[in-house]
Amino acid sequence: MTDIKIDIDNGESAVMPTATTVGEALSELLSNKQRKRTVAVTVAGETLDLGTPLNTDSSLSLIQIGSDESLEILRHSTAHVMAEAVREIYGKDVKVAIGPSIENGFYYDFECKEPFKPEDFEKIEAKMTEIVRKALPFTRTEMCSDDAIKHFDDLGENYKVELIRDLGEDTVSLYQQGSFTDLCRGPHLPNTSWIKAFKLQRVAGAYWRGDEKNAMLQRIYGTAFFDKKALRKHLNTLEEAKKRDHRKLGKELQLFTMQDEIGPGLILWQPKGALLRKLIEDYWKDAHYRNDYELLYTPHIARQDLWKTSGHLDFYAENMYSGMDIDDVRYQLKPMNCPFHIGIYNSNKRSYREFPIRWCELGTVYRYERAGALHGLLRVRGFTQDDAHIFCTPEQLENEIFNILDLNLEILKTFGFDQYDIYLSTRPEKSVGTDENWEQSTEALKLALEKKGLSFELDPGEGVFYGPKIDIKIKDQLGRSWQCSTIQVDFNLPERFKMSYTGSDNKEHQPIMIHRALMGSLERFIGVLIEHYAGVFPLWFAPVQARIMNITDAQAEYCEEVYMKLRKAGIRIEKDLRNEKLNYKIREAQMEKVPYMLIIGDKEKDSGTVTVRLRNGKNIADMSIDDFATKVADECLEGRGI
RNA sequence: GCCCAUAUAGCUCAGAUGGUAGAGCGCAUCCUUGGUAAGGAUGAGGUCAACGGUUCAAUUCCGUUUAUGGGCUCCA
Repeated sequence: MTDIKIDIDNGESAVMPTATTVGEALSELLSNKQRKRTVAVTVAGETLDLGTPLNTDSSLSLIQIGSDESLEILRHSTAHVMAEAVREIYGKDVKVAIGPSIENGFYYDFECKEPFKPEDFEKIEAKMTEIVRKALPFTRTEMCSDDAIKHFDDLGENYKVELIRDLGEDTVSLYQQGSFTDLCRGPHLPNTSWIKAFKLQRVAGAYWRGDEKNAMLQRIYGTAFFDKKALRKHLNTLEEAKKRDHRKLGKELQLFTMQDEIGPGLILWQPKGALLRKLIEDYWKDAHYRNDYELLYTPHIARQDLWKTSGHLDFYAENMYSGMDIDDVRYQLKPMNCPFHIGIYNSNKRSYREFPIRWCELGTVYRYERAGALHGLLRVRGFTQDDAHIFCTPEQLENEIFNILDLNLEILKTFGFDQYDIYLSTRPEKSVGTDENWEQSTEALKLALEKKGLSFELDPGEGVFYGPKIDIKIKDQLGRSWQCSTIQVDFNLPERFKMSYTGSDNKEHQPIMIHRALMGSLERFIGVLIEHYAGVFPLWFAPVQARIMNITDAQAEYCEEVYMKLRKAGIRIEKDLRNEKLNYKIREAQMEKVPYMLIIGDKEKDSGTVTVRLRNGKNIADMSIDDFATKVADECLEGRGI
């Protein structure tokens, strides 16, 4: 038997016999403490569990508790334990389908006669705890596919059989712990006792392999951690997220509402929400003016012929509402603004000297969304995109993308988002446009991202059929991701609408068209903003900036005076002159998250000042009314990044 | 669209083996004039989501519809 050399990424190395397992090697090379933290290793890019024998010289990278990979392995193993528990409890009444780890947890899909109820969780969790306590090892075996198919077929596990058939491999790997064996690539924990903290969270229907033509399975979601504290922290974050839910806060703060009589997915903006939206729109228009855009307004409906020309009736019909007849001509609601902007483009003959043309519009569109997809402000049927279209020459493309990214990040930063994930999506299988077009534009997007110093992930084949795109997912204060910004190059519409410009060579050329939305839609963006700030909006776009409250009726007149003065100064001010105690008024304003409370008693009345109370409970000593107005105005400018 | 759950006062929620309902907050009126997170009293608010069925009787049981929530799928 020959020996092999094993080294690990902390510098230790040893020569050991062939077929030494990873775990044995680690026992040799690591301190007890380190070993107990090591969940698995990577060797030459492959993740191996501790039971894997090593047959050649190997360099091991440790996957230790605390890393994302370690959590993935833990959760995957916990999914297996849950499947074992479910099988133990329900026996042949359930079939197992598939159970991976996902962001923040894991799930396992089951086919069963009776859907699971949250009450069943206790039973399953108790069984899981039993399995964990037994410290059952996860053991891996390789089996030829035919044998594996027979094995699962005998058990009646037709989903596993289908998976193995589709894999089309000669051999597959199986993992067993206790009474449960699963088709699985691994890796897994050494044994079940490594699972220190887990919780089953909810049950939901899910199609087998995500295809709605397939059977509906029962999916149980759960999560797991290496210690109870981390689990508790995670559950707290979920609680916090619940408190920040924009649907809840939207109701409490009276920002928006939806009603059965009006229809699902249609938003009614209440006065405070409408004001919030107006402030955001004003900022947006201003930022676009500063960045050399021009503002457009376009109608909400157009002749059906327009949507034939644009191709929307061919490839977007299922998202469009049925038409209406006006004077015997068919019209349809717009699902997009682009054809209208193109109409304006085509209203004149264009020269390269006008380029780049940057046109923006807060364009309200209507799209059919499946009933089950609707969600608060985040997914609605009528919404306003912060849309813009840029028309330019191929040479200008990279610079225009750079400018868009610049404006995009500026706007996101102004609203308190400075963490994001960026994706560059390339040509899909079904697409229009020449190879040259695709290559040049994809390259331009890439160069612009690099020039801006932004790291991004490539999303191969995920572009839209008409061109490559950049998507930006912003991260909120709880670390959750939201897709808002999108920047897309379009080779399709310029062709369909026969757009052209006269170049310096006095010949006609087709312009490059860029679609982009930075906030995505005002509805979604405001929904995300509500959750990001938990309703505690920065002064510059808080719908109410200050509320005046008197201590007794004796100051009512002076309060009215202050109120009018500040209102005229442009401060978004309210007054609370009710016959209530100060405590009561403060509590109410605090719960409504009003940034400044102006408290007025005899003292202030006599000196012609106001006492300012902040949302954090602190006071600013008396200040004059003018000083307060200046302070608010200054803070707003600062907030808007001007 | 599909699976599961839910729908009671403006809001948050109780409620009865089937006999037309209650609390707190909010709202109105009155007392109270109180300096930094809820002073007190009285009162007005409900076709118990809609429609149909079973029943002497349905808010309660059954069915359908609508909406909402958790997911699948899709997306700004």
